[in-house]
Amino acid sequence: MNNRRTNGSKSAPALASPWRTSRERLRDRELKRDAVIRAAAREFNRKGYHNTSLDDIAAALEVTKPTVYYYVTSKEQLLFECFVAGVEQIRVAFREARQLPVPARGRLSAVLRHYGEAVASEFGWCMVRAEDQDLSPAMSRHIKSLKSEIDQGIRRLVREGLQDGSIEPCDPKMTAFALAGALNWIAHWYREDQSLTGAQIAAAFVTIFEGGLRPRRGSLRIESRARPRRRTRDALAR
Amino acid sequence: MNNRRTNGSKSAPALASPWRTSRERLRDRELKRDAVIRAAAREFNRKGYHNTSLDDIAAALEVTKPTVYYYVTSKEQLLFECFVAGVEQIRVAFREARQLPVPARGRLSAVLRHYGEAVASEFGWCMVRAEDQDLSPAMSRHIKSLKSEIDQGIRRLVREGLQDGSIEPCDPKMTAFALAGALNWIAHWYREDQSLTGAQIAAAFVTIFEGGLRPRRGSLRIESRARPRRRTRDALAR
DNA sequence: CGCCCATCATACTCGCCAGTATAGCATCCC
DNA sequence: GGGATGCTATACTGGCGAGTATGATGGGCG
Repeated sequence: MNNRRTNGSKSAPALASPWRTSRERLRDRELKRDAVIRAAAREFNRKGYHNTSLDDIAAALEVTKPTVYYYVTSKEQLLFECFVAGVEQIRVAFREARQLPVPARGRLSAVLRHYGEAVASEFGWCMVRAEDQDLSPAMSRHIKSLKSEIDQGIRRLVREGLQDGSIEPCDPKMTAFALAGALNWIAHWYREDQSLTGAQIAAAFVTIFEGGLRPRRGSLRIESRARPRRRTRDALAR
Repeated sequence: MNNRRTNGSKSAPALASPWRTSRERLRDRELKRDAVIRAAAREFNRKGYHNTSLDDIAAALEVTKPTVYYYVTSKEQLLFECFVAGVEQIRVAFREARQLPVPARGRLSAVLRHYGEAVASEFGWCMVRAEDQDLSPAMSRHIKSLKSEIDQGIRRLVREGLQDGSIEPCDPKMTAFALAGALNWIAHWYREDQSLTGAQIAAAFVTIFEGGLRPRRGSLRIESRARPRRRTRDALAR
């Protein structure tokens, strides 16, 4: 009867929503469910979990709330799914790194690079910011265990690096916290400043972590003509 | 009518609330106001901003909601005050560091140490997690400018370090993000794991940042598969 | 003593939002 | 064509929590 194809009236939004072109293939539940999750991730990312209503998410999909509930049982589950989607990327990173035929520091750096990319991805915010406090005890436990798994994975790589000599002596726990923290924090500012890709940021971070701030004797130093900062080089230079 | 003094039934909370002994000196508005802010900070820290009602805060002080509103105009302002309290600690750090007669890297490290302590303090969570999205546009702008000020301060120190040669060549912006991120993240896990003081954590982080993961030729290396011993101690020994 | 002001509690309002009841419409299969 | 089933909208409920109206209490001060 009615012409289903007349949806070209509006210019298409950046992200295609399966509903726009709907009516043709109605059997792609999974596709739509994914679209719901992604839309939720984008909204959470923009306004935060608590400031995003399910009506907002539905509106972003040009749909109404019950439709969202048709694919998902609760707002909490929505957050959880986004979290898992993000974490999965990182687990892959660990699996891949395990195969690399390089010292532990190299494997760690590879993980960190993927980690950074994941945090800068669309699920980054949800993964990083999923608060135990916002979730039911059951999900809270689940999320904590997943987070802990990643933390332990990093510590493990650091320990291996200590053993094979590819990493400078340090405390694995603190090191893991420092590394993960720096990367996690990307989720906070990347939204505002997308001048670099996630991969570029991650690469820059890895360089900083590996090299450290203190100049190395071997490194090419630009002995700047800037006025030499006289006196007591060693006071805090250690 | 009701005897307000019969509150000995419960064990006293860790922090004394001025209302407990009230009735004697009633002119210490500021003291009470501070107590409200601190109580808010503790509750936000425990349960998050959105999961904390003003009734909760009032209850923590053994008071009712209107009393809280007597000292503060809104929940938003409460968060803002906590934020400012935290930031102020960091601004002091910058001022103090400016006086130090050492190369820029030393001044930077000094700032970072204070920074870390501030994040681990009771206002740390509020300072770090105050979301622009949760606040009115006016306050959001205010908070952003304060945050930016700190960010610029760190970048500045990094640039100075590049010029006086005390810092390895790097991108100041990325470096500032990495450093601040690692420290900010402390607020996320410190609540759960208080096995170290803020100062210890900050010191450990600074050591990692300065040295980097890649072993230095000069440093004492445990060659190859020899079991590394005592790795934690020297990292924390500062 | 009686007024004023500071301080606080009881008891509301009011809007937002997660979640739901119900029903409409389409398609598929017989 | 007549269910059955998948998908979606309209229109509701119920609760929580920010903020407030009102009024009690009690001390300071003339």
